Amino acid sequence: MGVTKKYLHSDQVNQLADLAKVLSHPARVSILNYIGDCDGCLCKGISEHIGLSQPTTSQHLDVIRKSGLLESRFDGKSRYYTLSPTRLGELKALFADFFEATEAKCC
Amino acid sequence: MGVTKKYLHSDQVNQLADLAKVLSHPARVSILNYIGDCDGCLCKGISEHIGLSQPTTSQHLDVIRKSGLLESRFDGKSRYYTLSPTRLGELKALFADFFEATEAKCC
DNA sequence: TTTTAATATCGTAATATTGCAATATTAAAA
DNA sequence: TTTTAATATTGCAATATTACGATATTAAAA
Repeated sequence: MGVTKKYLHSDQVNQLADLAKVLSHPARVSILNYIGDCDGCLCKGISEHIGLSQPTTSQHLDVIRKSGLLESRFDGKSRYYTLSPTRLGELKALFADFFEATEAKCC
Repeated sequence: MGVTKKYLHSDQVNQLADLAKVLSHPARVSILNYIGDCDGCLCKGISEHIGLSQPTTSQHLDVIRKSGLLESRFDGKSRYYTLSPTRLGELKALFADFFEATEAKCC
């Protein structure tokens, strides 16, 4: 076969893995860093900053957007991306919970 | 094309992405949960617990091992896996730093 | 209306990941 | 020594990911 067997695992486990997948590509980590810095970024600006093409950057933005981490506003032809503080806090808590629960068991 | 262009990104960013990749498959999250629980697990036991074959489980263990999160001791034919508390603490700190730095910028 | 500029989508090639059967390896037990 | 049992490795098929050129879409500007 060759497909992840998600049905074997709990929703909680699948949720954490899905969010980790968003962070599992360095371009997406760089994009998150950059959007945090610039407070309203354009796809073109991100593309030029990280050194990937506009279509590739747009695809990575789509992956991040689907995790709920991005907010955007349109201004004419431009789409300004910002981070969602609420969602960012949720992810922070989910990862912290995972590590703390794991530490509590093993240490 | 089709290969991650790691050279575009800083070591720090690549490091976080590599660690996130370890957590980006639900089987590996389940394995980490289970090893935390049992304090000395066998590949066979893990395989039966999560419902994947022994070879597939062994491959996932290899991915986790390469991140430094596993310690193991051999006892005859058996290999008992435990979590590395030190490495677990490092990962916890790296993810916490990422989220806190990102929050500090955006919020 | 035509042009321009920003973004998204499509199509495709290269590569990576996932999973398992078959097999190899290893060390204890018979 | 042969058998048994646990784990690792190999080989392969199915699928997913990454990247970009070409193109479509969209809305402002000329």
